[in-house]
Amino acid sequence: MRYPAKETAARHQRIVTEASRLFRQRGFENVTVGEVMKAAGLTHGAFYAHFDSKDELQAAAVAYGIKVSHERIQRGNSKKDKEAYADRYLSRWHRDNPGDGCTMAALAQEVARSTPELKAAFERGFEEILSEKGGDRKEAIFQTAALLGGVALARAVRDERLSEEILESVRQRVGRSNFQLAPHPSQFERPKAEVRRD
Amino acid sequence: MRYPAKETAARHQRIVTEASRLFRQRGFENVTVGEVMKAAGLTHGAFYAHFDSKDELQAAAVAYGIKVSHERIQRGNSKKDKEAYADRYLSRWHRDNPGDGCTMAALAQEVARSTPELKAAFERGFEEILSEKGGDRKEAIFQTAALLGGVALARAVRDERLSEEILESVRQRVGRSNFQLAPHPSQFERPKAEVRRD
DNA sequence: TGTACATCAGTGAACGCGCGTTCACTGATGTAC
DNA sequence: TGTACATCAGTGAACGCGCGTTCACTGATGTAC
Repeated sequence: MRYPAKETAARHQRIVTEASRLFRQRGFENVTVGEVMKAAGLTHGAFYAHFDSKDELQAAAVAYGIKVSHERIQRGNSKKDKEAYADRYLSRWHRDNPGDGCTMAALAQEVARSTPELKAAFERGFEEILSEKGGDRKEAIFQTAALLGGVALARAVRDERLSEEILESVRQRVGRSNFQLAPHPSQFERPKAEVRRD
Repeated sequence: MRYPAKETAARHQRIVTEASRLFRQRGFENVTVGEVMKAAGLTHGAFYAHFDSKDELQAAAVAYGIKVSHERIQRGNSKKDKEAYADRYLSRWHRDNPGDGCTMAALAQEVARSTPELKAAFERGFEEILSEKGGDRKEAIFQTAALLGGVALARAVRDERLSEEILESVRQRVGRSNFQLAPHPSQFERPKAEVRRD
């Protein structure tokens, strides 16, 4: 049957939103088109009324995800307060919730191996964040790299103590003008982690 | 037929070596068991005489790869010269040759989504590098995160100029005691990149 | 305003391909006697 | 030292499953008249 244009657009956005979340959680390769559609409340066959291919969905999910995930981490935080941003980014909560976390921290390496189109989408999102951060551009790039690397490392390691040591080590050098040690309370902790740690 | 134990051990090592290289280049999911065996000069059926599963090969490849790839970047470099190490790590050559580059810069995010066994292998390799680096442990962790993040970002972006700007931005702040700007010649450039850029 | 009809986002079965894994078989090596 | 035989890393065909994608079909919406 034919559906109202408004509802269709809403569903299209839901597909992108859910894909973006699932891809961050499990990577492009480990999420099927069927799973994305189910998460969006549809059956897999309808997918091709919205996208030409899974590749195209990946690009849409990355373009959308980078911007939105950055805003979610930023939310409620003063734009100028880089220190607090780094503390949030390097929190245990962020480490354990990639689905709600930074897209670059979850998918940069997979994007690196993918198509030029996907890299272009990644790049646009990255540039947008840079211009939003303002200030010294090279400093912002460096900070992004250090934060991304810190969270990726903290997630890739099995031992909880080492994982926290990684977060702590990066926290101490980023967002504090690079010469000052830190007390950082990390008030940015929420319950119910989506990732099981052992 | 039965083969001499020595040759068998050599072939086993070749499987791990080739797997390690291929996984860095294209990720775990995009490399088939058959491709690995072909690269090692064998047919796919023999794989299960060496490993129980692809998962097991991944762990072996990561354990071997982290140590060896770090040594390759370090090679010919004074162990104390962190500045030169950072310059090498953040070179265009390293960005364009993941197969011969750092395992963590290529696979950390995929490991993060994988099994506890794989994380444990990653962790052992990481700890080994840390103890080899010596000096301030937290500083070494921070440096690893920043370098890894820098290369991952530089690879995930399409525009060559932006990619170099990323490498440059991280180079300026890492390995130089964090307060000094840098001329850095980056003498570590070699011909023939394995990755096509457009 | 009412009626006929084209549209097109849905559904769910089916297709085809690739991949991890299994299996029957081979035959040089290494060991038992 | 020679002979019989167990071993086991190889080969290559085959299996089974999952996934991206296609397709015939549906029926409420929106448009033409």
